[in-house]
Amino acid sequence: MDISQLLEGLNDPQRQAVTAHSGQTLVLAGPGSGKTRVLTYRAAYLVLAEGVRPYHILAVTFTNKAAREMGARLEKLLGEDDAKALWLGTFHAVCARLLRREVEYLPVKDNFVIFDADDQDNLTKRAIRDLRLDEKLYRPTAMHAAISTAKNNLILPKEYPSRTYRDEVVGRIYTRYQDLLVESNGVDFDDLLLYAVQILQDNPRLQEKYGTRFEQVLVDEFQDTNLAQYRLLRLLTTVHHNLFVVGDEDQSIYRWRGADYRNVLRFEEDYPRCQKILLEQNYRSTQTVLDAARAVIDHNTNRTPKRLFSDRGLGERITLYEAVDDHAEAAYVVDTIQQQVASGTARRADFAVMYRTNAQSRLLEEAFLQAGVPYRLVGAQRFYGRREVKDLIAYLRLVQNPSDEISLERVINVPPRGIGDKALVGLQLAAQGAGLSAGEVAMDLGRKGPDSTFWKGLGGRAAVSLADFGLKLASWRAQAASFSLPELFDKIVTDINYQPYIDDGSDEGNDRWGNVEELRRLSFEYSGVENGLTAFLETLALVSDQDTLPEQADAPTLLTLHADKGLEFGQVFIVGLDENLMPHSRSLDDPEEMAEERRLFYVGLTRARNRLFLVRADQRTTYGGYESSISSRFLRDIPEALLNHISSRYGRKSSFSGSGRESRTGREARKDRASRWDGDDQSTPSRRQPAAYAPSRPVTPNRPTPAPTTIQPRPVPVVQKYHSNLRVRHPVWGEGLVIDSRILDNEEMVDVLFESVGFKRLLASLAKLDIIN
DNA sequence: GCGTTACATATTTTT
DNA sequence: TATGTAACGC
Repeated sequence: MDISQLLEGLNDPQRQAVTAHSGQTLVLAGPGSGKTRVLTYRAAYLVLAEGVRPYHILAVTFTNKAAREMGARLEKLLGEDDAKALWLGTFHAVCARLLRREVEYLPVKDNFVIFDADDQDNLTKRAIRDLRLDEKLYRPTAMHAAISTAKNNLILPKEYPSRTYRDEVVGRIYTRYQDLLVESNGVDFDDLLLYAVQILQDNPRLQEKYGTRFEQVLVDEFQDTNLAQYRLLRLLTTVHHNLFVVGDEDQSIYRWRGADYRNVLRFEEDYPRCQKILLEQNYRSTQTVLDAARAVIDHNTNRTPKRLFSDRGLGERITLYEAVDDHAEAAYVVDTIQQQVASGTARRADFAVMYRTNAQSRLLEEAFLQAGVPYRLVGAQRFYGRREVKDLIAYLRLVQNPSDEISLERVINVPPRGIGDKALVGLQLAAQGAGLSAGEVAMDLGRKGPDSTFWKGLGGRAAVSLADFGLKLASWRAQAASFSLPELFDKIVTDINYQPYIDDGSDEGNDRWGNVEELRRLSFEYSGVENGLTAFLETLALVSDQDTLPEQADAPTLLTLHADKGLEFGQVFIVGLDENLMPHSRSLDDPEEMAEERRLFYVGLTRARNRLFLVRADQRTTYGGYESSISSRFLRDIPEALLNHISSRYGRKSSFSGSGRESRTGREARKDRASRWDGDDQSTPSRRQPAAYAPSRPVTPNRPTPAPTTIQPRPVPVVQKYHSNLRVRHPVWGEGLVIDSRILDNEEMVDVLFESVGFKRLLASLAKLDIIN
């Protein structure tokens, strides 16, 4: 690849960044300003123009997906061999790789496993129980959050401050947690970073080794680095001091994970001679989108103000839709998408629907499902969080590392084999006494039977069950080396007789088995690989939500505002723009948190290329009944001139709340709705797991084209002819889609979105609307 | 040891 | 809602 060719397509600041002289470079890149491109070209430039060997370059991205994309681009620019030689990955993946190589410096053995969020919570629980503390008072999630924060800030158990009694307790839990983790031969997410920093810090030789190796270090999403990551970067650049970082304070949204956007400022302080480059031209969005985004973000202080500009023209106004409730909100989203798809103005894949909390996806999913519109959902938990998947991964982890106490506890009695609490505690005590892990003791029982020194202490019945389990584990371990990964997988599944256990013949059972088969399929990718089991488990532990997106599916994407980082879509819906949701209630009393909510909204806004739909609802279902909600403060910051305001509400709040609707309790309303779903079983797709890394719930179009949406008439409270999702024809305005319908003062009011004139509110008794089948 | 039931209890974001 | 856990009966 020719260098001048490479640089040709860049604007001035971009080129300046790509060709910057060695040393430290800080690129502040607004959304859509070609940040990823700059990063990729920088790496290519270093190789092609500066003669740096790819082997000497380290590039760190925020997600595995970003890493893959960058890798693919580099392959095109440099060729496969050179692209593969580069170290490229997330902080966590890079650290895992480093720790595997330098395991001798760690307190764990080389077959260590990586503990995911779930394991961490379980481990925290155990630590709390071990210390006989009250779980109600010291909630495992909160305790773990504290531990995680400490680790991200490089605070070790013994250094944990004990200013208050509570801190002192947290410190004790942290200590116990870490002991348990090491005993389990495990490393948690945060340890990956912490250990990497520690061993580099403590071993000048290692520092020199990697410092020499990495002549050039490139970092993406720098605003979301935490202290451990920042320190790591410093440690890795002690020899060559070549650090090229790209970021944007305005897009820092991971504070709760320890990220500190002030690292951007710190960078300038720590490297006074650094070059600072601003990328302000936006190639993604219309000016309207940018103006709105800017109006929102300009309320934040402590930032380098940027004036984003676009030459894409003004574009369309932003639609602000205020729905009656969250069901109507979801219906509006689906209707709008369907309508545009039907009229050919957009493809399904052009759309994204974003929300603040995962819980919000449910109603949306139901609405999509009911309308027969396929969708793809970002969220790893959907597949990897499933019980059957976790079970089998736990078995694999035990094979890899029998000391893994958490996995052992998880599966020692799955499927039930007569090992209850008592037997388990007995086993653990025996293990403790012998200075072994429970898994090792079980294996000893299995191999030696009644001759085992542990046999007597456990009492006949329990010992038999434990020995049976231990024998299986021992045999898998013995075979692991000679078996391919899928063979091992099959052996385990057969030996434990797993299928009848999870597949009871029901639809759900079928799905569960489908997930097992999917996991098996994934294991094939590691069948020929050296240390396939290790690699497989590591990949599983480090997959991110974004990584689970099926690539090409013509379907709208549903995702949280956090997961949208780095992505872009033709048209973006942001739903739930209500106080307490966006901004989230947890952020109200902390200005820093509030600023972050604002950034989160800003990031969402700037994902849109062409159109933005901001959506909210007057009432929402919370975990009980209905609650009224009010408009998000962020909406007020967007100039009216940019907005096209649509509301499906009736009159002002006062008249609305006095209406007959109010007399219906939330419960009744929900029942009413529930019955709409009933009898519709046909259209509920079986939830079989689709393609690799695809989430399980999302029901991407693994089902053939959806059957035409059959709408059950709503159980009629009064006489109501229309309801949402119905297609209607008007003599003048033509075809449209009913968004909502209400009985008010014995009149039916219908909201219709017409293809010709857009939104109209009609009285059913007056308007001549025909229902189209 | 296992399965059922009632009850309470929580609800942000994720590498 | 939905998830986990404590208590109970087999």
